Amino acid sequence: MNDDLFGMHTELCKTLADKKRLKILYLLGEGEKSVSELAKQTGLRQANLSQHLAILRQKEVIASRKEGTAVYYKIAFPKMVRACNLIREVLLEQIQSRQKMVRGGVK
Amino acid sequence: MNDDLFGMHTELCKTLADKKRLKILYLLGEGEKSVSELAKQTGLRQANLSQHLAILRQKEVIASRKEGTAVYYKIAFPKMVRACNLIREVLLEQIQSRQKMVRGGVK
DNA sequence: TTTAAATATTGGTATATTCATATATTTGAA
DNA sequence: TTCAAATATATGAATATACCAATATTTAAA
Repeated sequence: MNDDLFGMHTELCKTLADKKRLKILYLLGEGEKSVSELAKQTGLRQANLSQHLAILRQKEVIASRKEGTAVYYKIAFPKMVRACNLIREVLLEQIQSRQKMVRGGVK
Repeated sequence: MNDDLFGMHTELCKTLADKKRLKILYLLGEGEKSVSELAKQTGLRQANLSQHLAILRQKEVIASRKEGTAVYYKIAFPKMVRACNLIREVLLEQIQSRQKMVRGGVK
């Protein structure tokens, strides 16, 4: 649908822009896990989890491997987790700077 | 609305998950710019640009400064641009790995 | 071969997001 | 003061996204 880099970049960002998918990403950051492990750890309904995994898989954020009746997922590009961590650091910086504003009585 | 870290993290990610906002972010990565400069460089309609700037400002991704009738915007936390760059690097890795798959005739 | 377990997909609905048009606000100049 | 320029905001319509319930698929075991 989008063959320009900016469009693809946006699509990749959209993949991260969901609370449940972020959670899944961080869980897989701990290592490869099966869908049922993820189901337990996220508390998501089976179908919903599968839907989010499909989105992450389509955007090649995660990769799957089948073993018997189970499917194992893992992070496809570790750099993606690092990007998420950077964003989280920004969040923490924002929170810190807000606290400073309050303590310092700025504006 | 969201006071949990994961929720705030998601909200911050959502801010990046739009083509026009990403473009704005990268333009501001070059340095502080006025709204009219951004209007020229993005080609967006005035109102729409203002809407996107408002979203970026509310999420504290950019910061504004008023000078006469003009408003100047700049990146609030440079780390955010670095995060975007990492995501872009992932995108490039994905494209590369797809090319290898084709050349190598893998699956 | 059926059956059950694990996972994926489909279709419909509810919610969220984006964009445009129109209007409001602010500020400097005439 | 009025006026015009620059920017922001409100409202509604179109589109996209997420979720659920139901169903399909795959695989191993009975």
